[in-house]
Amino acid sequence: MSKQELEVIGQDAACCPGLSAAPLDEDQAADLAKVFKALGDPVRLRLMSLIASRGAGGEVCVCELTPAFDLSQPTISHHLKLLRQAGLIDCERRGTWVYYWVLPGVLDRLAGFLATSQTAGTGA
Amino acid sequence: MSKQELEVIGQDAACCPGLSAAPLDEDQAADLAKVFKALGDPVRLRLMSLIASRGAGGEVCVCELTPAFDLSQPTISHHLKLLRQAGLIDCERRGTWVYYWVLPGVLDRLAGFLATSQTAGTGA
DNA sequence: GGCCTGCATTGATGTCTATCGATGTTTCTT
DNA sequence: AAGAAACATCGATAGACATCAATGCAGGCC
Repeated sequence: MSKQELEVIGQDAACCPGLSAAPLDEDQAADLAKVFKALGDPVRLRLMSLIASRGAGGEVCVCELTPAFDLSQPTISHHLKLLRQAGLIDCERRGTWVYYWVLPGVLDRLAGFLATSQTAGTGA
Repeated sequence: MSKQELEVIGQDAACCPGLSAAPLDEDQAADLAKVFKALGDPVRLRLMSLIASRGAGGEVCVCELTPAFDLSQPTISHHLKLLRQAGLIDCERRGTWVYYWVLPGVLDRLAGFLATSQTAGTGA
């Protein structure tokens, strides 16, 4: 699987001070907007939810995701690719099937970025 | 000012169980996607940041927002409208000027929706 | 090898969206 | 009332995006 994810909400570096902390500069805004744009589609949001509801370390086979939508298989594959490029999920092929999972900590870091009280650590 | 905001991340009703709690149904996903889509643009994200960094109850005049971008005044007005329709901000005219503010609790509720640990109450 | 299954990629198409100039609306000032 | 200033709305346009059918590719099975 290709390696072309963002590192915005990336790892530990905390991406940025938080939406309410200080005005974002153009670069920060551009990077973060990609992540929110990825979540800004009903299909992708449901995909994220389907994957994330498996819990930390949980995985979902594409063969379980595709039939959950009234959409063609290429379309689902396209949305999964966008979520992956946004740095939200990753995948691995095992035999015939491909499994997706939510990159650890990403959602909590995003939440910390949005929260006004700024109390979101690394999440561990 | 017109009243056409969403009520997704609305008030107290907590919108939904959380992204990782259970798979979202189509309606929840459609409503929430509108909010994330509103944040999925660099200009709107910077606008939100400019407004939100004023703190709770803080306001910003459009006349301060527009010159912060290399964009025409109608374009900024358009983005502000989208943010308002997404239920993220509201505005009020006072004299010649129009002031925008972040709707109270919206960002924290969004953060609570994204967080995997689910520890975001009503905020207040 | 040959075939089938699961998923990704490609190419095409209709729809949405970001942006602008022009114009309308509201308010203040004189 | 007339003019100016601050925003919003309108109409047009170029670029982006969601979607599909067709095809490609990898892995399991006979």
